[in-house]
Amino acid sequence: MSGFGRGDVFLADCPARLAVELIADKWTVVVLYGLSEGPVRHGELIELIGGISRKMLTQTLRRLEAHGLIRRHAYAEVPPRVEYELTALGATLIDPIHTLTEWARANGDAVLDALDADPEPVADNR
Amino acid sequence: MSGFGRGDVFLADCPARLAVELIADKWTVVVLYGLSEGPVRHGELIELIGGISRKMLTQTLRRLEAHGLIRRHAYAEVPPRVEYELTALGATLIDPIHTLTEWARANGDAVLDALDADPEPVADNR
DNA sequence: AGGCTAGGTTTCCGATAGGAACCACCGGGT
DNA sequence: ACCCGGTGGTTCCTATCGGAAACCTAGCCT
Repeated sequence: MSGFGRGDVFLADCPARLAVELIADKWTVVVLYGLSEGPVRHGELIELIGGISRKMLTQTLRRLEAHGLIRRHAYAEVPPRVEYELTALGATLIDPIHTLTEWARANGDAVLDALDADPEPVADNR
Repeated sequence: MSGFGRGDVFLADCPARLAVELIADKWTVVVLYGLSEGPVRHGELIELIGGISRKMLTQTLRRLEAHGLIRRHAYAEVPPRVEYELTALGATLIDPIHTLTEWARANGDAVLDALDADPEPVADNR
């Protein structure tokens, strides 16, 4: 087999793999994308990101915060206001995330086409 | 709020979002990475990717195949041999995936450091 | 009193993930 | 004739996850 110069990512418990598992997640990608242009409020994210529930948003944000990718600012106002923004570390993700989302925008239709083109007719004895 | 020129990705049911959900997944990323240098056998992937089970590998491969990102070659030999390789569409993902995995390799340690640095001491009334 | 706002949390339950164990195939050894 | 081994895949079963909706806090407003 060809040579992946020293795996990482392939090794179950190395930091690189952990990092992949942290961001390679449906909601994580979209949330980071949403934060990529500056601080955004919790409520703004909710209405920006179609289909996400408050629970999942909070959960995702907490996880990213714990891993040092975003920062949380809670203003002691009333009604409360909470803003999230990328940390310096999190900002280094903007590029990878944008590469990904742009691929998705460019190839989303192709992927969909493949889906309803394939549906393997019959005699499927794999 | 600032302008994400025409969202996509944010819209719950557009092709772009579907594409993100397809690849923004723990195993999917690693599997695609594993295939990024040429055809690989099922068994090779199993031993290459630490921690994946046969079931999850098969499942992931099937999903990618259905969406036109990889192709499956089953040779009618005995013992059976099955190879997977990227399609042309799948090959367009090599770049995004590599950007991601390289970020992971470069920042995996920083992410881990943040994790055991943060553990917010006490009085945590959010 | 009751309502409103904004961010979270809790509860309940169906859907999914994931590991262990099993199956099919067939040539080769004994 | 019998069992074994090497491959790829599939069941079975449980633990965890995800989503909807209700509830919570705290102040200000009518």
